[in-house]
Amino acid sequence: MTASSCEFLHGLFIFRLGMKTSPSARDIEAAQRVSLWLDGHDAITTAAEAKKFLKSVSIALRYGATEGLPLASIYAAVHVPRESAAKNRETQKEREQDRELLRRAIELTNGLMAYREGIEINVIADRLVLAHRDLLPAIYFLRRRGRRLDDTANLSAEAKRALALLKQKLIATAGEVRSHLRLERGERHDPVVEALSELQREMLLDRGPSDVPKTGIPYLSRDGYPYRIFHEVHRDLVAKAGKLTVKAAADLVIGRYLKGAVYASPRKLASMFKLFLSAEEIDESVERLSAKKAVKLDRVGRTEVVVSR
DNA sequence: GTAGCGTTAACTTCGCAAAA
DNA sequence: TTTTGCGAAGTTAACGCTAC
Repeated sequence: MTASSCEFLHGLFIFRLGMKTSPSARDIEAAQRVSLWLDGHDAITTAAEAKKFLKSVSIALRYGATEGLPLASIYAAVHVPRESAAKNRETQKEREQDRELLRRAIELTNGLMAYREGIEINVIADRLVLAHRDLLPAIYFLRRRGRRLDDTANLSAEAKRALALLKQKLIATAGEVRSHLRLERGERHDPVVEALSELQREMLLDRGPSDVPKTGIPYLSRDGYPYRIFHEVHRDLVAKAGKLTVKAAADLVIGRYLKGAVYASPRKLASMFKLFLSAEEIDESVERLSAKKAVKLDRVGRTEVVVSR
């Protein structure tokens, strides 16, 4: 499909959604998949295309898309699904192709992170996502809510120790943190991974781009993933966050997300953004966006949804 | 031979809320 | 009251290579 035919298709869907009658579930789901680049686009192959993709969807899963989670996915954007495809009937060649595409997705992701076009975060939908730099100050502001950077009262003991180490070293991998803090992995859980995830969730740590092995599993970097102090790496974005209000930040996040996703139920919005927005704040944001005619409330079948206009 | 590297998909179970 | 759908939480297997 060419770029122009894709834009035409997207425009057609948006036109249909603008009709007075409520959209059918099939129409609106198809519009969402096109808008999230899950359908109707050529596979992205270059850094420029990856940049355009992230700008257009604002938030993208680092890895595969999941049924029921209305988010774009970098892996899906580089990977046009095959027609055949029962997982257990894949050929060796198809498996190799898939691995190559995963490698390309990770390389493009690393490029976006290296140029700080996208920042990896783990505060949306319980998944690792890349947020576009335009959206990052709002997410940072809503997640931190003015807490001081030295306010570690709510952190676990392991996270406090890991943060202290990172402040000293400025950059470290999970393996380095493990050996410095002498925290052994348990059979069921890894205290270092948990502590680093906790710090990333608090937006105190940033995980940067890593090398992609030429052979083997692309996301298993030989040298580990580099963890850095968030506000040191992203000083400009943190400064921008300081100038926001809750209302402005919430409207930016909800508005930009819906522009990419076309629609979502309030319940889904609350579930995806629960780490930095309450259900009430989301409702209020939807009201404001609705008053500005940026979104409208509608129904798809029995479900109430917020639709981007 | 084994641990370490990082993450996902798939699955199960349970609970809750909305609609019929 | 029952049915249905959704979300949350937890578990497990899988992946390929390297260093010890």
